[in-house]
Amino acid sequence: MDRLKAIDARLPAYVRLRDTLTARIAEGEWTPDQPIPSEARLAKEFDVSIGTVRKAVDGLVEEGLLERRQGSGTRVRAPSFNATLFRFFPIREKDGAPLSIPSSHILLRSITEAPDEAARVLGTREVIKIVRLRSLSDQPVLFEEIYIPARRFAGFETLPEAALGPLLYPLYFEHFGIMVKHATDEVSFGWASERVAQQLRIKPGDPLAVIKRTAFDIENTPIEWRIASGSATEFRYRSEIN
Amino acid sequence: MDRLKAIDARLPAYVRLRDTLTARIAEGEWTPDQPIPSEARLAKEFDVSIGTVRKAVDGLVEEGLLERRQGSGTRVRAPSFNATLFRFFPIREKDGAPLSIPSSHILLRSITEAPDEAARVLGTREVIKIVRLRSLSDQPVLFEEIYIPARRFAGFETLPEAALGPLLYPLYFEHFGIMVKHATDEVSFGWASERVAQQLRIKPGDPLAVIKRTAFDIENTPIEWRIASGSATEFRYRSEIN
DNA sequence: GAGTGGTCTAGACCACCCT
DNA sequence: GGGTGGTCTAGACCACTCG
Repeated sequence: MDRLKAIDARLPAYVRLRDTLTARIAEGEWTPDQPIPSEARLAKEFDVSIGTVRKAVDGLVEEGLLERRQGSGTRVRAPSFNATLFRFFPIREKDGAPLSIPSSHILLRSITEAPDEAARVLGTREVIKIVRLRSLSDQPVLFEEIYIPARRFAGFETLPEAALGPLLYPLYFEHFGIMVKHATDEVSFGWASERVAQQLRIKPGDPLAVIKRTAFDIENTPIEWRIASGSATEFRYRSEIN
Repeated sequence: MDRLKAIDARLPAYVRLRDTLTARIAEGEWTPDQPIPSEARLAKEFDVSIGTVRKAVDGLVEEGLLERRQGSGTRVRAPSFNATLFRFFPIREKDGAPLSIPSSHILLRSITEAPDEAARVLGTREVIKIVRLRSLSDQPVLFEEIYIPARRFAGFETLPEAALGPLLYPLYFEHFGIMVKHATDEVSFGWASERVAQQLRIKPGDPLAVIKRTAFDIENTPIEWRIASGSATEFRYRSEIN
């Protein structure tokens, strides 16, 4: 239903233009490797002034959909979700040594029935479940259970091992054309089950930081639900207020 | 030293104007109850076009320093730090009943020597220490130890009880002209000491969410350091990513 | 040097608020 | 009705990138 929003002619021109550009980006008309048409061209095409184009583009840059480069043009921003869950855990060694790169070990991929919370968020019970263990220099840090709708990710469970890198979102984009534009994380504390404790190499009953994430595509449709756990004693999070 | 930044004539006009306006706000030339001069007036006064004024003001609105109201004018934003630490704890009753207002009980105010971390952040050991217990409908939620520089808050420890409301930042502003513009919170996990447990009515050794905050004034000088603790089982935090 | 985004102008009209 | 911010125009020149 969010898809069908008609463009109301009473809306300001820059809003209508912004929505139009968003739709084009969603359709994949422009890709990150080539600049979108220049502001002057867009102004001519949509019969508005350059100032209005700038205001529309400004909005999309702020949303993170576009990227300006002076002199070279404006591009669709390449998806750049860099292991964002690790922002809840220090990514450096204890001695402050150079950051190591998170690695990722997939323990399971299978078509299954979604648990209640995932089903409610995704709007379907037919999902693919992915279980991952993510580590920093061989030390397990995060245990994740991930659910994605089977319909939109058909075939994910049979992708060759070699295609699976340490990050999922680039995979979603390259193989299924789905771009994660936005996500919400909910953090709470809990206690490790036997199974989680074993994977994280801690003791059952040890405190956990539990992060539940819902990720959305460019059209604000939920496309992933996951629950991730890490040792609470390693948890650390910085938040800015204005 | 941050104060002395000269306005470089090579900077864009809107940046110079933005910095000039910031300085005026910091000096208290404008207050929240009256609009600042209109965009047309500012354009005339600084001999730039209205578009340039708009861009400067846009920046300050984004920073949260100003507030536009169509038809009525642009104002300095009244400090509105509404019990921000409670964003880490659900402010509603368990049954989802209407939110209750956090109350605040001050246990101690005294001039003292700052602990290392506070001293390092504030750049002085001469501080006033405030100890508070904050509750939701008589249920203690947060135990706080707060340190503010004695020099800038001279006399805080002797303010009459009646002057102390549930929020500190309005107090800083009204009595000392210090406006909190920005703060950083660092959340981690720990266990309750005997003292904290007693205040929060939990058991010693129970899991805690520990929040360390540094607050800055309009000139980015640190003016407060605090450490706050609440029961980890009550902790809940939502975070958005783009 | 050609083309791009970044800054800036000097207006105009509209939507909204207040008295 | 008078004043405010919100939108929009049709240009101009500058700073930067890239072939």
